[in-house]
Amino acid sequence: MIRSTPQDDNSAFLPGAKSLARKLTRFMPLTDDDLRMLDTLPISEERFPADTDIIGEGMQPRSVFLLQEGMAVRYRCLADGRRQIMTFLLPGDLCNPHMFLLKTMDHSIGTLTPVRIAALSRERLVGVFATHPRVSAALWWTSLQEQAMLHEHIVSLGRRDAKERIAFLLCELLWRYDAMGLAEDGMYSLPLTQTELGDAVGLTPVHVNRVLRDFRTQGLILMKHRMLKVLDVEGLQEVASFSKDYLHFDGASAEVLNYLNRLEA
Amino acid sequence: MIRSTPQDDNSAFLPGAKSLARKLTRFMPLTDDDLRMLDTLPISEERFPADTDIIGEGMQPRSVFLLQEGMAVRYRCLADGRRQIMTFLLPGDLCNPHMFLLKTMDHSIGTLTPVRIAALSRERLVGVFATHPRVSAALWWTSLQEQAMLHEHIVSLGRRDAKERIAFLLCELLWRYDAMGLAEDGMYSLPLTQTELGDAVGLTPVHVNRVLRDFRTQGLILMKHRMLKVLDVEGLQEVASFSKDYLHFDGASAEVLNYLNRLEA
DNA sequence: CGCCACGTTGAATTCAGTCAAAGAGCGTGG
DNA sequence: CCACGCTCTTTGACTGAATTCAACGTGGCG
Repeated sequence: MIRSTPQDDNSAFLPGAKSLARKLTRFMPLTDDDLRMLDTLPISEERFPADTDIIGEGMQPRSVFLLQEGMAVRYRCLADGRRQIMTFLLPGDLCNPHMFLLKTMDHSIGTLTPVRIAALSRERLVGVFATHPRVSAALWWTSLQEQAMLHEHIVSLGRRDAKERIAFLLCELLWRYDAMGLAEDGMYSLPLTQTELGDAVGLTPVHVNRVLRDFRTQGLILMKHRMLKVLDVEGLQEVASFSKDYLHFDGASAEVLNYLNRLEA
Repeated sequence: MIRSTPQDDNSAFLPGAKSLARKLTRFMPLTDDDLRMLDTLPISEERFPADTDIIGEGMQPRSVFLLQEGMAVRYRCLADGRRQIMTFLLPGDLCNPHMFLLKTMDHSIGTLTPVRIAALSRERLVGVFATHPRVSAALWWTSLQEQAMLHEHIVSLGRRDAKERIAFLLCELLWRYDAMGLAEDGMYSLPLTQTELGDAVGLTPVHVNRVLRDFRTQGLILMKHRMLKVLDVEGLQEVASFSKDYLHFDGASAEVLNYLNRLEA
């Protein structure tokens, strides 16, 4: 059965900091103490409707927050209206561990769907870095992962053609959702208009449409009710020469794990 | 007078961690103690010739290092030889504070010129984060700045045309060099072939050539001996709608400075 | 001096953009 | 329940920015 977003079944509803915990454990196992600490971070919950700015360019960065439910994007607009989406924010994504150091936001964060976020205590977050090296390492890992995604995005826009770009994005989202347990059998929520997709991959909505049609007629994907089903994962990955190595779901190096374990003892 | 890189006058030769200190003080003033600490970080110095990989994709990340002199790039190659440069590394750039968490590099770092780097002690660096909140904040700031540059790079490749992209890059480099005291009167070292420039802005060398010619005939720039002189900074910035806000050279927010000062006392 | 990589220019090609119009889906309100 | 209006999707024809291919300059270095 297919549902439209926001999902109101509990598969996407992760109270406390569970979505963050889920994400961090993709990098390394966390102790019960680590998990308890994570659960003390959220201090309030906020909801935003779809197509709203959570925070806009030029504003002063407010609290660090965690996306719990829904989909959001980092984006920037040029003076003449051209728009570019830099990042997709999915449940479990932190935003932004140390942004508060800056005077003003250099980009906006906006919702694509209704969204639920948890504001995190800045003090306790700083405390985590001091007292929980394992969580701290996992948080750093998330920022490395984000950096790697930005790198790949640059490669896509700079050197990949339209089909490769779109296939690549769809693959990235598939594996990110999968890592959070939010993709089932190649299917996940994709609540984007073709204009928004174009704003992410640097193409016009018209061209996005044509590429998606080709993918559909080739039996690679199926789109319905703002859900995407990847029918042929291998095939789609091949179009984009996609390899999920850059997402670093393979965990921390043994050396780092040993080091952190020694600190524990 | 014009010199080719690497510069062997001492304007670009900053022993110890001076280049890092110079960069960090663009964000906030550092105490003598902070500076002394920074100077204890380098444990060895290495040199690489031009067009060499400092570390390649797939390798295990080694030590954290600081670029002291010369120019390097982060880049990725696709299977068929297409190449995309993600980042330019200039003197004072740190590379990469927490990359060692990962099992393998997802991109390469290569030199464009002969380069001098300082390997930093991982332990002391971790120590800095624990004991020197002010340096720690400044280091975080550098990673935010890098993230902002990646964002702008994505905007360029996704939504700016050829002239805008190239003008934007030249402006960014101008202000980055300027911040390090390595640009004088709009002139700085640009030891790139047009192919390499194209690999950064996602264009072919032929098209890069044509755009540069236009800029030259418009009296915007002048290139000679691998140096670039921006004759009309305003004009070049206008072509790209460039604003240097995103580089965040305006320092930390008063709130953060207060907070750090209170920690000090 | 001569090599070789890099820069420069022109002509033909192509991928993606633009413009325009028609169709589908969905919520609202009569 | 259907009609309306809105936004998003889809398709076709034409345009255009950037690529490709190919040739010729040029400047630095052994």
